[in-house]
Amino acid sequence: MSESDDSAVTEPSLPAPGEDVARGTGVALWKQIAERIEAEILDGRLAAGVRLPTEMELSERFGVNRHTLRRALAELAEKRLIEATPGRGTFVREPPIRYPIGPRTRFSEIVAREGRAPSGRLTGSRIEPASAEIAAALGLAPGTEVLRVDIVREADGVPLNIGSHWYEAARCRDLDLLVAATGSVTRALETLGLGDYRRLETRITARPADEEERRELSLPAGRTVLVVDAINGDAQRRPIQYSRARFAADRVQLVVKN
Amino acid sequence: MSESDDSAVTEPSLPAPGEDVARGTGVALWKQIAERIEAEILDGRLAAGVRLPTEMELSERFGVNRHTLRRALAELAEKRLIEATPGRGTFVREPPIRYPIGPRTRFSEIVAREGRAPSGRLTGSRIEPASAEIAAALGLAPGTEVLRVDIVREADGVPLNIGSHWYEAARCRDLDLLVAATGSVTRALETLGLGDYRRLETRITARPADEEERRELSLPAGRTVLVVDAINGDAQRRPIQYSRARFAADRVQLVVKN
DNA sequence: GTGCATTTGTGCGTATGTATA
DNA sequence: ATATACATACGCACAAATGCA
Repeated sequence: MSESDDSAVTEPSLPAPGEDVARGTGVALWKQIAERIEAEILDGRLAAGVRLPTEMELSERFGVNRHTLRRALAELAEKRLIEATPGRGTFVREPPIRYPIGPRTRFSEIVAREGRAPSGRLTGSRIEPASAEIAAALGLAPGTEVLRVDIVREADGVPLNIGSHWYEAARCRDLDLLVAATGSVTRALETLGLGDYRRLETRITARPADEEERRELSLPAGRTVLVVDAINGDAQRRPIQYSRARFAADRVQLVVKN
Repeated sequence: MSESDDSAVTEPSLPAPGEDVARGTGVALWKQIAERIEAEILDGRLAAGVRLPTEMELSERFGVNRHTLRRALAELAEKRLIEATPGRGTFVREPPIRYPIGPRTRFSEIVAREGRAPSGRLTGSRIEPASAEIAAALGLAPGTEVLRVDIVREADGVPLNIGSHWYEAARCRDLDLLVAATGSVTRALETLGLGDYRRLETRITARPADEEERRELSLPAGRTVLVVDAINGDAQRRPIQYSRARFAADRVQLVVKN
């Protein structure tokens, strides 16, 4: 949610007052309005984060009843182009970051390529016994000691995902310290000579965000997280890392090229 | 939700009455209980769909307070192994279907390979003008006529996803009738000589299910859908179909092999 | 529909052990 | 050694959702 406050709409574009909409054309008024606003959002005349004029003001400018205007806004909200909050107003949504899933999936590279500034902060790390799931993925005996590293990763300061990474403890001495120092799992692994890992398999599910996830990702209640589990391996495709990233679902779009 | 009714727990296994839990061992009681039930679920002694005994009964059998037992159940619910509904009881969850995303992604093949019976029913079809998004994906001018086909697809009778498919209308005469007749988009396309389509790109997002989706997928309120948009092309990688599938998120796990 | 029993969900109060400052 | 905080465990009570007569 970019806080654009007042700076938002200096030149609101949209309809000049009195510039009405075409009646009796067989196209519903709400649809004409929705298409008109959608066009302005898509070609950037209405930038992401901008606050739209109030429903009252818009309905007057388009010369329709507020109900009619709300039908148009509902259409745009359905398409995830705008987002309304009672008491605050209606805002143009940030477009989701396209996040490619491929053999070389690197958070910072992906975010940078989208023109955003990647960052990350360590939220915890510890040694724990491998769960059945993680042991199976890494080809270890269940209960083997694994190092777990948790980080929150952000783009332009807004949290994008919570990442948990599990490594066979024996292979990764002091990885956690390196991650803390560099803020990047990628760089820390490079230092340990494991920089050339590649994505072997990705598993994707989704569910409502729990309380911790809402807090870490600053999500309002009812939002959903994309749970992306990944097995990463070395050059010989031997698994060396299992990771679980929980993305704020409305801030990303996972892309698979085939 | 498989309706297992009474046939469920003939031999409930779990703890025999009086068989208590180890106190004062440094391992929390709830953790011992959770691990014990998890083991029974994982090795199949507690089958998917089975209803667990009530919390009162379980707490008595384990010899702990109901709160303590509930802490154990919460752990298992967090791991998505069980699911509780007020008034109904607590059930062992069906494991999600692994749904591979690849160049040859076919619903019926995938479901059949998971040992389930695939089926589908047409819910609507019509000609409509291409939206900006669909036109861009198919390489058409916006507003070009496209054929839209909507189907609900199920595995063993439980709905898995709602699929909408858009085809350039000119290339697909009477495709809708064929889909209605065969119940399979794949087969209908084969009849038209377009059976060899392949997945070019897949885009994945997630959000709470809306009312229509909850109805079509028989989901309770608050559940989430995985929205999987795909561009499918012919042998020359020319786009011929755009599709949007909305999956019941807790019934599938999308898998990407790299 | 109405009422009732069953079952899960939630809140409050209390006590105890354990780790930390 | 003392104080504080936290997780664990128990007891009682009631709310909310479901299913059934």
